[in-house]
Amino acid sequence: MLSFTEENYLKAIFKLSEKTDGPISTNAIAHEMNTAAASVTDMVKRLAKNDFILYERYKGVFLSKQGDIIARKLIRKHRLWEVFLFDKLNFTWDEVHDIAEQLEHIQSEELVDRMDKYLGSPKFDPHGDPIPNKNGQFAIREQDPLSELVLKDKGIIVGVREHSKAFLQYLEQCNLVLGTHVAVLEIFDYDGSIKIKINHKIEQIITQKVANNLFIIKEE
Amino acid sequence: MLSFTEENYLKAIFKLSEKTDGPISTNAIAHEMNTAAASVTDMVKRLAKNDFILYERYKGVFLSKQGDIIARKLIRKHRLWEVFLFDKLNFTWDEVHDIAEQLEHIQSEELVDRMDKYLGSPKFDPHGDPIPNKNGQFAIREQDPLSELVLKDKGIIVGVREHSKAFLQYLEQCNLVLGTHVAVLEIFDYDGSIKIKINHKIEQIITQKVANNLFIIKEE
DNA sequence: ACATATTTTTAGATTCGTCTAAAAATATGT
DNA sequence: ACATATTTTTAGACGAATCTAAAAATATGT
Repeated sequence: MLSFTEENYLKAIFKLSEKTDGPISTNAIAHEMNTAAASVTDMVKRLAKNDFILYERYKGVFLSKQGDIIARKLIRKHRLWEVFLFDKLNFTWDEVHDIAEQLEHIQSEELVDRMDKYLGSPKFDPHGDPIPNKNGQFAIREQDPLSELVLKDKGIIVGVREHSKAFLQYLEQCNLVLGTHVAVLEIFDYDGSIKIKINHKIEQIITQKVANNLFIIKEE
Repeated sequence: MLSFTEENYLKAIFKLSEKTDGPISTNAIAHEMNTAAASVTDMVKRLAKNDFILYERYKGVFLSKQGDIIARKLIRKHRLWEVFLFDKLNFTWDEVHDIAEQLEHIQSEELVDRMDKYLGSPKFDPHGDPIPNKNGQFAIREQDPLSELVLKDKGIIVGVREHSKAFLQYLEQCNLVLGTHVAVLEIFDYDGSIKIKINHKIEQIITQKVANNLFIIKEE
């Protein structure tokens, strides 16, 4: 059975693989995990020896089929626990991550299955990230960054790109939470900021950075 | 912060202290934790150095105030998680222990408090064991082993002394679960076995051993 | 009370996950 | 294309948690 640490390495490699084509570098993993590169070298050797990853010296690593399956299971567990914490225990979306980070390592297939059912088999977590199904497959949906909408476009906020506490707390304060309706009233060429109407009521200007980190499902 | 292992040692010492007066021996801990006595010696030195226990060479250990608080928190978490698994996810009472053994190490005071509230602040877990409150205090109630009841006594099963899977599964099969009504119909001097009426319907003979491991709240 | 048995500790080793510092390999810029 | 910068690996060390085997302390029985 894998240790917490080994699981976290696989998860980190999975995450990096989503953003990058080709092998994942030692340095990238070290950065993602806040460890020294030398520690990563040691660990990837172990993971490679046990066929969780494919590793070539000085080249980087890929997840093996086995490693990929484990990483997806971890993400499934993490996101299901986030839904539990958010839906059932009323934690805010900026609080759920740290606790889920611990809970994702609980070992029990049965627990995951029952949790999934108990929560109504959710397809997305409190940040709008897709929850892998039992086979590791992610749901996909048509969504665009708010920054790509044009004048008079409108829709519902369904996810965030950035997950920092600061960003999530900012959104909470502006009522820009999941499920919120937004309409583009004005786009300022000067700095890319956007005036939007929130839930058909309040008007507000948000920066391009904020807009780029909000995912919208267009309406009409 | 304490490691999982250190937490488990404190919990083991707490459990042993409940059954025994005086210091807890190295051997007793080793037996409880399925480790070598030498490992225990090493660990108790560390725990003593950090003031979680009081340790005297060749004498044994006591929990310190601090260690006692931590142990009670662990038990609180363990039993609350058991209630969650049993009440909300419909695990059976022989399945909940192993998963709760992992969940008890999740670090978040807030999570424990919310869980407690979510579950309706239960005072007893699915085996009838008391759940410490936020201050570490156990609820107490008048209960007797079924083996101490006399003819015509009756009452409700509220707990078990033994927690083995085999015993719990046996009880499940006989419908001798928590909340079941039992009445003593006959006591056989020969081997101490008892004929009982289960839920005013079925009559059954159970061994003295079984009777001794069932806790009853008397009725009338 | 002394020999024997038991318990506990010490000594020395192992594995995991980490580190720093130095060496080796690879990438880059003019 | 060569010097320089960057990345990666190796080497050596450390702390946590474990083990086995042997030594030391304590307990027990006749």
